[in-house]
Amino acid sequence: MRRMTARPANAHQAKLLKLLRDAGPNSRAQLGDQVDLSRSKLAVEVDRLLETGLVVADGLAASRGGRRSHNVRLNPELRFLGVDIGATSVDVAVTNAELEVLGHLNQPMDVREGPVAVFEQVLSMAAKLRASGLAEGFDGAGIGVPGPVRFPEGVPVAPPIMPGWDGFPVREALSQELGCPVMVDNDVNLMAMGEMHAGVARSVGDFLCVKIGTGIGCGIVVGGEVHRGVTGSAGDIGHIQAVPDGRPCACGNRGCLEAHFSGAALARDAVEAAGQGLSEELASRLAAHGTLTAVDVAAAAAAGDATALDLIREGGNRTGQVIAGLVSFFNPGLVVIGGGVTGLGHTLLAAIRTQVYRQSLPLATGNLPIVLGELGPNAGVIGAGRLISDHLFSPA
Amino acid sequence: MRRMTARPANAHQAKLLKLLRDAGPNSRAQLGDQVDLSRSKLAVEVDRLLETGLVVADGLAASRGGRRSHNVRLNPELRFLGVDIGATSVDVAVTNAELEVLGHLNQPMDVREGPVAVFEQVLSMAAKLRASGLAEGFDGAGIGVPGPVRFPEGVPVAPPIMPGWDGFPVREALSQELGCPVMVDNDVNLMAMGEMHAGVARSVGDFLCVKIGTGIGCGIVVGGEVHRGVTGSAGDIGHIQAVPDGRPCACGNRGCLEAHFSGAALARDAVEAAGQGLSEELASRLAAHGTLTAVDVAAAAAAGDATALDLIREGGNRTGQVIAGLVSFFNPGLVVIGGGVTGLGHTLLAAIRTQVYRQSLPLATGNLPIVLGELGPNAGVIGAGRLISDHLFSPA
DNA sequence: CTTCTTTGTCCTGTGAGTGGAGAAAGTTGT
DNA sequence: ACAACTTTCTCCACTCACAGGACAAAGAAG
Repeated sequence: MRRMTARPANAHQAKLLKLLRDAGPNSRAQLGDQVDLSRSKLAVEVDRLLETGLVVADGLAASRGGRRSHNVRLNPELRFLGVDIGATSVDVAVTNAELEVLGHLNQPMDVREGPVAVFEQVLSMAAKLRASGLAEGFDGAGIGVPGPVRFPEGVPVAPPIMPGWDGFPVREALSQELGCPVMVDNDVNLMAMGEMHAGVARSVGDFLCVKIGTGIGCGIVVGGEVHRGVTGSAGDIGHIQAVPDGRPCACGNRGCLEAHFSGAALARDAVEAAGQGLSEELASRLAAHGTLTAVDVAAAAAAGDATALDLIREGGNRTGQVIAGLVSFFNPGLVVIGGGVTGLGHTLLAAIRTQVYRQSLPLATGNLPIVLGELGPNAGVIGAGRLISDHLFSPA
Repeated sequence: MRRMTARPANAHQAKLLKLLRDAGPNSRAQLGDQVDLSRSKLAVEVDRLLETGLVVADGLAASRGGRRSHNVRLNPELRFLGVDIGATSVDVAVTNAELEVLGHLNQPMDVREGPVAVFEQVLSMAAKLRASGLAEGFDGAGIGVPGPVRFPEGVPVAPPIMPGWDGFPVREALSQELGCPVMVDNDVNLMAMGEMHAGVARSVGDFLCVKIGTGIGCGIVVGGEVHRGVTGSAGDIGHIQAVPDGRPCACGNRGCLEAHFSGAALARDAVEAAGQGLSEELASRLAAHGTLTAVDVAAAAAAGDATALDLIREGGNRTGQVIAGLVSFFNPGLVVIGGGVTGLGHTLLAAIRTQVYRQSLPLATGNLPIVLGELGPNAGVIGAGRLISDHLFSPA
């Protein structure tokens, strides 16, 4: 099959495409209600989109008391590839143009192996998805990496946890390999876009999305747009000081949030607690696996282990303190907590909420939901699809 | 004189008006270079603006190698009133449409006296400026208040330091008194807009503007627009925890930044230090005035008093720590320090810089200027003019 | 005084977009 | 079964924004 290459010719078409992406199949009449165009003009633009192949007819809708409408929808054969590179694993998924996940693979991987090795794995996963019949090719790809990105060029810059990637032309390389347009962003930003598109942050314009995984980051959405900062490092809250003269951090400072709470820190603490004989639960798990991860702590906590619960609570308190500061500063309409540690669930959430509601001003917290992300591992790849579709569905 | 009431009829006219405001008198040819319109269309729109009276002819410009151009400029008789209400004083100024300050008054005042008393004073100051011949009336007014504002309505909400103002319809009341359109905003946001318009932040899209006066606040500018947050309390950084289990704060928590460093806290510390005999300089000033303010500390520091310098340095360190967190989070292109304590000058600035450059990631600080505001007391009133002119120079 | 440059005006053609008429395709009531 | 009303979609004529070129005005340079 030949891949689609057309792009919207003007702002109207771009708006229509995004509408069809976000709201699914629609009739011309329904579209007209949402784009502020006369019916005639709208019909012309829809017809042109049909000509390009980006949009196809989708049969008749049920009557609403009169003539039945002819639905149109985004071409169901369009395929986007979403790639979410984490510190210790990769997610690769295929979506259609409405960003529904058609297939999803996850594999462990160490990002420190460098871009060449990682790309080899990503491409083989993508090939596997293609081979399973989900896609014959890709019309675009979005990719998230766990570090700052110079967004316009799609190049990681000075990423602390993935040194080999500094300056590697991710966008260009992947675009060449896949033969389609590619956009690159920070993984946390993609999670925020995912939750905005299809998760808890639907219809929220200004929100924060805190991702607690191997590290800690925060996606910042202002007026529906991701704020990336002047050097692409906005949201890098892992190295905000949470504990004066606290633990030494890999960054060279002391007391960074990430040194006190993150997937990595939590695992370290758990091993230590097990070694000190504070928790039989953790000790037995350590003996069984030879090591501990955040998943073990979550399981121990679920089993009622007091030490595990304490570790989670203390981490949540630290994180909550930092988030409280961000809430005072940014005054968001929603705070989403996501990432690998969401398995820690409501113990974590309760600790964070307590700190934020206690420390931030009532005006900022009065009507502020603090919730877990609802997309789990899909958030990143859906966000990736959103990223590339935002790009492709803009006038060339 | 009859006041102007016209508004731009379309986006082109709005853009032209803002261009003339920001760049001063201009010829049609120069305008054409900046607005991406054909010469004919541009001439039409300029002519229409001339008809409204918002814009007037301004003679011939020098030749640039050919026919001399006919300059146009904003009507020089337009007058904006800028009002900056602080905790302990009011600034009232008159500007022309190019936001040049034509006259400026400052008077001590206690905002806690409530809106009625304060407005009486503001109106008498405005009357004085009118009486001195600077204006025959006002075409618009901007007003800043030291607390959160529900921006669309122009109403303060839950302002901690000005309880009597909660819900008072500032915009409506002032508009009725002055007989012209009024816009209301937080004073810190106005300072940010002022520095953006005519100060150190010219041509910077994303920056933070930290105002340290009686309290501490932070203006947040994203893509040239002020970010106010969902409830208008964005930038309220005075109650971010700077010292765990630190001093009690009026807000009920402990260790808030504002409790440890602000005009008020600094004065308190200075009195205490003088009482403990730590500084002869401060003690003699205390004896002379009966009280101390940030100005006294600044003077003592300038005279080399070690205690005063220590107070400033410690406050700067606290502030710098908080700003470091905000820099990591927001990744701005510039940080402006302003407000009453800028008199503390480079001692303060050095302390802040040290903390930020040490604690934030190199990628975020690598090319980050941290500078004092350059407009001083004019920042707020110029920002107020910018606010109302942005409003009036938008299509109705 | 000629030639070149810049500025500003006039005029016409083009294409985007609106709004209404009317056809097509339904539903509901009698 | 037929009339009356709704909703959807198409077609067409008209308006208006805008571009782009021709041209006039005004000055500089030789």
